[in-house]
Amino acid sequence: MGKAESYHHGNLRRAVLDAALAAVEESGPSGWSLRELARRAGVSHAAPAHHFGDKAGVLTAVAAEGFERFADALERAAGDPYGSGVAYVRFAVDHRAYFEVMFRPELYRADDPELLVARDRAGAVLAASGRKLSPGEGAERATTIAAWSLAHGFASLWLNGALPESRGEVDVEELAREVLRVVFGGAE
Amino acid sequence: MGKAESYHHGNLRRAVLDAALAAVEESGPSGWSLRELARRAGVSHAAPAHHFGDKAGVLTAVAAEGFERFADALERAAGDPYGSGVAYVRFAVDHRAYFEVMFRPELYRADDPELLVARDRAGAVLAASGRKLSPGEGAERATTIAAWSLAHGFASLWLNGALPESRGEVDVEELAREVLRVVFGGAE
DNA sequence: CTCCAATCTTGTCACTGACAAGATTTGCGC
DNA sequence: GCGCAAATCTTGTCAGTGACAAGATTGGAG
Repeated sequence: MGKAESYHHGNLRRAVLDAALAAVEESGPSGWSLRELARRAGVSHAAPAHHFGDKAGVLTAVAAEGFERFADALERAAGDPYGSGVAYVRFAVDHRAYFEVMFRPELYRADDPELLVARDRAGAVLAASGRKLSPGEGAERATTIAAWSLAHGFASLWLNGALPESRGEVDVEELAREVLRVVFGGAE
Repeated sequence: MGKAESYHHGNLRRAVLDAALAAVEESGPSGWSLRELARRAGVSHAAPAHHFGDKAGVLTAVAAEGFERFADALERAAGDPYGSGVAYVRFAVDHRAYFEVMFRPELYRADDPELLVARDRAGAVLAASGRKLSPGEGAERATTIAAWSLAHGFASLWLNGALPESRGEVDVEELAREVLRVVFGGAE
């Protein structure tokens, strides 16, 4: 209170972003309205537009922030290609809202500069991991894509409930490790 | 003409489905309205509701039809696990609209009986391919999930433009084969 | 203290999904 | 052929939405 009835919110941008993340988590990237975010943040229906322009603007900000955290997570696991795969899946599951927006470019402005920086940073880490994983020269590109596809596919299938295992009591990370091991040898 | 001004459309259900597929292809599973489909089909704004109930009903029908065609495509390639992976990617690229709806259960009624039949049929073919691919016993489950994840991830990344290659003149199928080969040995 | 710019509100418009009620047509029993 | 029930499509309506315009409030630089 005290702040509760002030005209200016104080940190509306963050409040809207957090509301958006919660909404995406609950009902997907399209299951909510800008006006609902405004209500959650306790402001008028047009307030969010000032900070983000429109709905795509909100999702652009979500995607940009997501790619930054994603790049951070991947960098933390860099050096160990195997661990990078696990980190990829971990991020998708732990930050589902970010992940579900990031890889759906039709929802946001894919040419946003800030977003591009973070996205390329994540891409660079992935490429480095792929290089370490590659059995021989010349196969680096294919190996990188394969590792990326494997992690991305597993995460996607898990998130959308396509894997029967995601309905049970199986631990995601354990299953992810098992799947990665089956493909990329016994690399620890 | 002749039929052009009749009160009854004649085959509205199919017309709406085709309009939906075209709309998904153009602007994603959320980039269109029911009323737009009605306009494309040349009927009143409430006509589609009679056949599908609501928007989720339309997408349920799209997903069900998609899983049927998907299962057909996979069955055609069954026997050859390697070819199954290629068929998976081929289907995603050639029938992008179906694919983009099928693996987004929050868009439709995932408990639709007709849909479940087709989905399980596709799942059975995938499981069979996984079994043939498995190096040893006990790893069947992980191998199946790995192969599925690889194909699904590659298709998803390709479709949403995350792979730099999807911007150039690279042939999808060729790249998919290369990626599959790098993972599952030289299996022809 | 003043005034400017950032922030937020109010008001509005066309569009949408969903539903209700009515009009038209088809086809089936006979 | 005939009548009638059911299927098909239309018209009308309502709250909710995204986007925009114009105005109110506030904090802060000078």
